[in-house]
Amino acid sequence: MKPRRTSCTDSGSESSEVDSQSPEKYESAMRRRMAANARERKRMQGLNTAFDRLRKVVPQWGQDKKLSKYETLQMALSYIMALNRILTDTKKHNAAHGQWVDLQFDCVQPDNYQYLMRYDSTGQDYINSSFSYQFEGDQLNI
DNA sequence: TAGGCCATCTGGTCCT
DNA sequence: AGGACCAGATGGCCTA
Repeated sequence: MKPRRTSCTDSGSESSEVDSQSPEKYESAMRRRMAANARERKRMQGLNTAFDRLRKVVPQWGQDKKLSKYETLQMALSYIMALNRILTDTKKHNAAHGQWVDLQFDCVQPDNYQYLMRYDSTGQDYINSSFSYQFEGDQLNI
């Protein structure tokens, strides 16, 4: 766990307004502030847990380096859009041929996904990253 | 050493 | 009144 900041401890607010109150009110304010800080820490930990869970299901580049929160959100959005596009195009294709295609979705599993999208190293344009594939007969080629 | 990322504190706002 | 959520500020850690 990261050490607490020395200038912003759980001792709470140090405003002159609080200081001017009675010791009882001051103590009460301190307790409420400490409780609020604890709740906020817990809330942020929950948020970080959610980010970790998202990182596990999202394709990742440079496996040794963890995606930042921003990168994780961008990648998740891009991943969802790519999957959605596959589904949409598959529907169109099936309608045109009047038959169902038995798709192998292994190709869009996270382990393989890095080969499907172009990653913009600037981190600015995940959404517009290209995702190329085409149908040949009943076969989906990536 | 500068810049990126992060954890934490804090005060404000909204809701129950 | 108190909890949840949010955004700004701040300082620590890490890497190029």
